[in-house]
Amino acid sequence: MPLNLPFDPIERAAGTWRERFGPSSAMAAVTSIMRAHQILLAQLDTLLKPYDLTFARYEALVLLTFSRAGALPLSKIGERLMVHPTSVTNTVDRLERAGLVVRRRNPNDGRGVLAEITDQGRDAVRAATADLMAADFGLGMYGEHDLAEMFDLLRTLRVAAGDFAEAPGNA
Amino acid sequence: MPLNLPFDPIERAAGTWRERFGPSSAMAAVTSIMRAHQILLAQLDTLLKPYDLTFARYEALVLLTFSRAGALPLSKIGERLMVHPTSVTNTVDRLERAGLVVRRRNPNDGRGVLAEITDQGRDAVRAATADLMAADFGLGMYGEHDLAEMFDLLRTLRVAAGDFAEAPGNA
DNA sequence: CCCATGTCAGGGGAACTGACATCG
DNA sequence: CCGATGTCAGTTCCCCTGACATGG
Repeated sequence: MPLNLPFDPIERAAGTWRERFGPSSAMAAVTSIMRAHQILLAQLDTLLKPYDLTFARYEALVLLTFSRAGALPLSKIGERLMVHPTSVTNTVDRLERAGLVVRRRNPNDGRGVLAEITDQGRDAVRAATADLMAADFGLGMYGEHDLAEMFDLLRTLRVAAGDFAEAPGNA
Repeated sequence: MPLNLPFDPIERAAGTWRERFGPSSAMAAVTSIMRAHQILLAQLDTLLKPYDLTFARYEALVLLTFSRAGALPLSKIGERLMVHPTSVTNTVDRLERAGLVVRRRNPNDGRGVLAEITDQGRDAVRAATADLMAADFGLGMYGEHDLAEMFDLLRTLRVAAGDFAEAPGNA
């Protein structure tokens, strides 16, 4: 699985890029993010496969366990996870088929639908979370400081993309 | 397109996570990378759409312009871009259908196939690259220092994943 | 014979567009 | 009537597995 090149392919591309086109730091950073995403997603999905979960479905399930009633309107799920409405429908479809959530009509809004986590869903989250934490989410090679730095750095991008209103980290 | 939440959804999830499960910095970092990937890919693919390119296809095309002969074995392309052989076949299929590359038999290896960039392909790379650089690859909100830091931080992950042998940055 | 190279068939997952019914 | 909520149909894309033909 590891390809073990004798050199860093991104660094090499960046070098050629610099000679050819000019500054390459943005290109190198973007490519690094793409690759990091690929590495992490592969690891996480492998960890989650025994539970018949993908990372996207896991995130939705966690979000439900965080809600007071264990249920949320699909619209809210899409908003929090920042995914398209049709993707939410699909995600909830899969979770429902696996018996981890059920759809209910929203008593407060006739248009809306609630996804409610089942006991089986809570069990799955518990077990999957234990596995993910044991694996440090695939980021065990970093210390606390680096993880915080990564979060802060990427936060700038998310703010610029308009994900949320800049509000000085009240963490 | 921007959803402009009144709070940072990842930060909020991290807070709840901490109360519920414990340390959340790895979870926050991983989620940030996932979101950053999504933001950047959407921006880049939008920029590349006029050229009938995706970022993956653009990367392959750039790699070809970087080679001396403007041609590389498919196996080499897969290795450098770190993608599966069948993905390379698919990528080259699309590029060939668009007239940006052609397949040729490898004179040095009867098994192998070369992808060779066409003049039209070189034109597309030139134009697309100009657009991407004008948009700073979607990372215009960062300075040189931050970009270098992001590259360095993510390099640790790539090394740990076995992408390449650790060799002190000879950049 | 073993291994590398590339292709094909097939499947899964995610994202998006457009259209639509429903209800506030 | 306008807008929000979900769903459905259909498309694209990327990734992977397995099987296979070809050639070193």
